[in-house]
Amino acid sequence: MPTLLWFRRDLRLNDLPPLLEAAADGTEVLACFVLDPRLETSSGPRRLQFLGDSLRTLADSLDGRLLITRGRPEERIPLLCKQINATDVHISADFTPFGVRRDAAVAAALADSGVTLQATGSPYLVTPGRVTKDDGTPYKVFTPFLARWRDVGWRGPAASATAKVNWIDPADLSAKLRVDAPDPGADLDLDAGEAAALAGWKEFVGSHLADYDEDRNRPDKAATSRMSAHLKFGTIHPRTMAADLDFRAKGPASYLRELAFRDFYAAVLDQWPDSAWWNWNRNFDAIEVDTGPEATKAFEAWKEGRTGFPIVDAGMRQLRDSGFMHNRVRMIVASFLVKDLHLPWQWGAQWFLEQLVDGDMANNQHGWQWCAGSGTDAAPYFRVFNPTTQGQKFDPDGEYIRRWVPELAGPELAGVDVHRLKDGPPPGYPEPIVDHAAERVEALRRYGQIG
DNA sequence: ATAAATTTGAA
DNA sequence: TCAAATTTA
Repeated sequence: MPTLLWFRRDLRLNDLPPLLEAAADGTEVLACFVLDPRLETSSGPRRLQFLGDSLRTLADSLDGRLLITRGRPEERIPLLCKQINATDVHISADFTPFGVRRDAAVAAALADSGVTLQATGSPYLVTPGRVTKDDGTPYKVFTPFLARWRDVGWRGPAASATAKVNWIDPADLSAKLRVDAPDPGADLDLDAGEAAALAGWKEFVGSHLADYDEDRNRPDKAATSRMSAHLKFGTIHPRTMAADLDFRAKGPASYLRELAFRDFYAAVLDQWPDSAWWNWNRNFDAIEVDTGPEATKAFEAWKEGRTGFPIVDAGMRQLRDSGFMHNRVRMIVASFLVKDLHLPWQWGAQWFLEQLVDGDMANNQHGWQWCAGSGTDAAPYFRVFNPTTQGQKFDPDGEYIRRWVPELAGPELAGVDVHRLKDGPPPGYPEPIVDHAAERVEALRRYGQIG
């Protein structure tokens, strides 16, 4: 009874125990990844590169016995089932609204075929929906969620891949079904694949975890784990990471809290799928946002890192030039878009999702809603980040700015001076596009109007 | 009740 | 050919 294993993302093989542990010896399994053509047009090149690289390493780990195919999953999967006479389809679980819709479409397409379909391999420590209050309702605030989340707990990582199944060689299938993993030729500052993820994690644990609580907000330091893209594409499992954390110490406890945030936002999206693109708090629908030609111009300056605010521009250029941005800087540039430029948070969220290699629907959208004040557990609306003092505080020597904004890397702007261009902008660097003090007042006025 | 890209389908 | 519907992040 052959099985079709559909990787919606590159989950670790040893995190697929439902299949690998329950399968009878010698079960024939075809591992496949269905590449939706539109995925290739709506993702930035670095995102696509990381996906392609991840797929190639997954294929390597399966000795090439991974079928990469193209088309709509609800069309491809039934076709593949016929090709190999599959009786079961296992899908790597996905809790995004898109994933849920896709599962339904595939299930509908398989309805009359007698093929069973099941989701497997939750990419979270605690699967969305499992952390609830005593009355069964979902948490809307992170801190109480965190306490209950710890109590629910999770199992350890699977010991090893029990590869007693026979992987079907895709070379035996029609050549028409096979395509290459995307390879747009983009430069990445992070290696894809399970081995690279694990090596990076061990390096972080050994060298930076102890200082994580203190240094995690410092974009000038290599103080964070850089696991976000690996978590997004499943090349590492949070269970593997959590097993290395001694929660009694400050650094590990602080890191675990971030993993809990990831689970929290996944649970929020699962509970309220519309919060991906609409205000979770619908009171915010009434807020006044700018959308005209002037707004488009400001949005372009923000995207290109030409706002005249050094920390904002450094972050936006890091994003565009590397596909990553330090989390503290994400908050600063988001606050700037929402509260200084008065643009809809969705504009920023979309740009992030497209450009970030780690762009994840739940984390990204709710992170933006947090900044906009419209989300669960949102930042108080009156908290308007001052981009200059944020920069001074978290990049005290200006090293981060000099790394990403070459116009500000000259010797005349030593150390912290790079945050306040008191002699005006150097050649090639723009004047500030807004007056922060004035826009802060304007933002408070708009927020005040919706009560 | 998003914005952008794409497909569908009515003229 | 163009507007409407669908799909996607």
